[in-house]
Amino acid sequence: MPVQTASKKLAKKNPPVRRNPDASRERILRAATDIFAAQGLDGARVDEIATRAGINKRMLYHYFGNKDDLFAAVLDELYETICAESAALDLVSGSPQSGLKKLVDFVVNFYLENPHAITLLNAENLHKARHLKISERIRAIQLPFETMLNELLMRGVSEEKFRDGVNGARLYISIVGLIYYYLSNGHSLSVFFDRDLFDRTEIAAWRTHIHEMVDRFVAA
Amino acid sequence: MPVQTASKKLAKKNPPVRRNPDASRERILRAATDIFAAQGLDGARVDEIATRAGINKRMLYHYFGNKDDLFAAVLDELYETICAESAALDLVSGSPQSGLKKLVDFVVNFYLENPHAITLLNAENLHKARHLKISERIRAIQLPFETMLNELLMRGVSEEKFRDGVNGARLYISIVGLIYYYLSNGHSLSVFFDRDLFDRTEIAAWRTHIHEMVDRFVAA
DNA sequence: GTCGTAAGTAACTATTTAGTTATTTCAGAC
DNA sequence: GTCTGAAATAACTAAATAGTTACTTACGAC
Repeated sequence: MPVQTASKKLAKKNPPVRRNPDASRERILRAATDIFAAQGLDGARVDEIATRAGINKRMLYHYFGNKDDLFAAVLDELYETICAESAALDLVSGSPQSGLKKLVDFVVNFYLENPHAITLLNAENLHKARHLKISERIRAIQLPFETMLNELLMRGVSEEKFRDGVNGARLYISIVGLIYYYLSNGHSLSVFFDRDLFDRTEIAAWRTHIHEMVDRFVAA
Repeated sequence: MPVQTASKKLAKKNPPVRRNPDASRERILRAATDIFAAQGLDGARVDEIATRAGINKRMLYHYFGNKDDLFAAVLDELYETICAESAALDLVSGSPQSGLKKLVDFVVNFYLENPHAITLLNAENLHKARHLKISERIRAIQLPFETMLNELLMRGVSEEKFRDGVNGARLYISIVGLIYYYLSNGHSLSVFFDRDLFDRTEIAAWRTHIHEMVDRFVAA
């Protein structure tokens, strides 16, 4: 037991409370992301988030207002991340085929590396995307991304690698859908098809499968 | 105020309580399906289910044990329906191409007509499919379905309509994934792509898109 | 008819849970 | 130095919620 020096009034048991607002806010957001992802919006417990963050619950309300707004903040960060990483993609520097491969790998890697994203987006869609207030910033990133993808497809057409008439937005939704559903419903699917779809080799095979579907879909 | 005839002991205000165990059980299951689908497992309230079913909450516990087991019963019925309807499909009587078209339309129609299915399966997968106890009956239906699909593909190969090497299970997961993700995440996607993906014509276009993807994927 | 069982009701409870109150204390501006 | 507002704490509360208790009553088997 550490010996404490007595302060003005009796024994001051603890060292002075170190303040760090930015770090506290950040830790709350990390904990909330984990727990909302694991339990959903309704399943998550505010006390559990506070405990995991190692802060007093009161601070959670201080920084984020209430549970719903905290969830909105978690989602906002996720949307921001998705948009920012999409925008950082360079699809135009190589051939159209390699650009498309790059896009598929990016999407697949993103959901493999951010399993939180899937359950958070499911929670959000259960609530009909009511927390998604599309910001100017997100629009400013999303639109150029769509444009870049359509330009990639058009270049593929003019180089006679891709067929004409492929819609960029639909292709993108298809790519995301193929990896998203596989991961999101992998537990049920694994039971139905009697094998572990989260196994490394199964996932690798699924990535190849998506590449094949996309290649054949756009092929001239 | 209605005048009541006096019974043996004072006024018997109500007509005798009519019993109907099967109907009560059924109404609880219907109400639970609606509310679990709308709010998720954790968001759903037992009292709300009881009220919607028009029964006393005690009966819910009488018939189903507890909230979790009620959810399991709802899911069990859903899995049963999916398997039964899949098994009832006849994919072999026409050409391989028409069989595959039939499969795509069946899957698309199923999720369009059973919007409950999507949120229920999401809730289940949030909980890592822990309520899915695969029954003998479900296995007995699922396996022949997989076999039937693989036979369809093999017949397509031998008739030189399809290429070789297409995996039935992966094709099926792809078809479901394409419609499932579109509907499941349609609210977010509609905001991102700035149009209503639940609009009739958008959905029709998406159905066509899935057909195209599948056709090109299997084409010789 | 009568009897035992399952169907049904009303009111209750022990916990859990989101959100607050009241108060203290650190750290930077001046 | 000291003053002030933001950061932090502990303890509390009102409402909600899953599940129960104790009781009544319809109905089919005999």
